[in-house]
Amino acid sequence: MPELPEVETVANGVNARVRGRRIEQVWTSGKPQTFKSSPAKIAGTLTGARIERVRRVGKTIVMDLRGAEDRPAQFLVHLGMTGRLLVAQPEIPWPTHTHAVLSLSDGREVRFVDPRRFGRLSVLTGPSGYQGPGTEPTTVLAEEFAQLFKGRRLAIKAALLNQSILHGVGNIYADESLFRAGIRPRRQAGRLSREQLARLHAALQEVLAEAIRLGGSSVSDYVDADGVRGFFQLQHKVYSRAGQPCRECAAVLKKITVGGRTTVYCPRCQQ
DNA sequence: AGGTTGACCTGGACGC
DNA sequence: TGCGTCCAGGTCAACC
Repeated sequence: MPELPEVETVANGVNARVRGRRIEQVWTSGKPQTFKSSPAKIAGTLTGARIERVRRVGKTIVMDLRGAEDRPAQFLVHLGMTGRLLVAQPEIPWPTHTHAVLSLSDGREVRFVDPRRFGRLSVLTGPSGYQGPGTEPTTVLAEEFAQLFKGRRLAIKAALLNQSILHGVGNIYADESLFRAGIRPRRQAGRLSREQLARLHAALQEVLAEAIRLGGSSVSDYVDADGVRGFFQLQHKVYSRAGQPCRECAAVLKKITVGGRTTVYCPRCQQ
C-alpha cells in the first residue's frame, strides 16, 4: 500500500495526534513474523516512554521516544503492503488483523493493523538513530541524484525501487515519475543522459510533493491516521491504467514486467 | 558485488 | 452463490 507520500501522510497525522503523550500500556498479537524485535522487547521499550515526535524515514515511520532516565529509543513501523497505523478512541472496536496497540496517557490508542502481514515492527535503543537504507528522494540535489545511478546496469525502474539507492519510492511513483520524465522503464540506469537524469530528478520530486499535498494515493485500502483516504490516485497518468489511452497523447498504455513488478508506460511519450 | 527471482500473506476482483 | 485463479502499494533471502 504505502510509498513515501502515504507514509509521510500517516506519520504527520499520527505525530499531530500523539506527540507529547506517554505510552502506558502495550498489547501485541501472537504473530511472530510482524515483530522484527521481540514483542517483549517492544513492549519493554515502549511502556512508560514519552512520544517526542513521529516522522518518516524512507518508507518507515519513526517514533522518537524518551524512556526512563531520559533514555532515547525509537519505535520503527514499516507498513509493508497493507499496514495501517491508526489513532482511535478505545471504545471503537479493534479491526481484524490488529497486531499491536499502544494505550496512551490521554486514553486514546495507537493501533497497528495489517491483514497481509508484510509490515514490520521493531525498536531501536542506543545513541544512533535510524537513518534508513538509502538516499532521501525529496531533498536530494540533482547532482547527487545523477551520481546514484552511475555504472548501474539494472533498469532505471528497478533502480528507483531499490531502497538502498533511494529510499521511499515504490511502484506507483516510479512509474509516474518515469512517465513525467519521458523515460522508458527498461532503460539501463547507468546509460541515461545527463539531461534525462535531470528530468527524472525534477519529475520525481514534483510527483512526490504533489502526492504528499493530496494525502497520498488510495488504491485499495490506504488510509491516514484518521482512516481518511488520499486523492493522488486521481492524478495517476500511467499506474494501473494499462490498455487505456495516454492522457497526453492518447496512445494505448503498455504493461510490462520490470524488476519483477508490473510496470505501465506510454510507448509514445516515453522513448 | 550487482542483479534477478520467488517466497512471504490475505483479500478483492473477475470468470465460469 | 460459489469456487478457482490471478493480482496487489514491499521486502528479503537465495540464487546466478
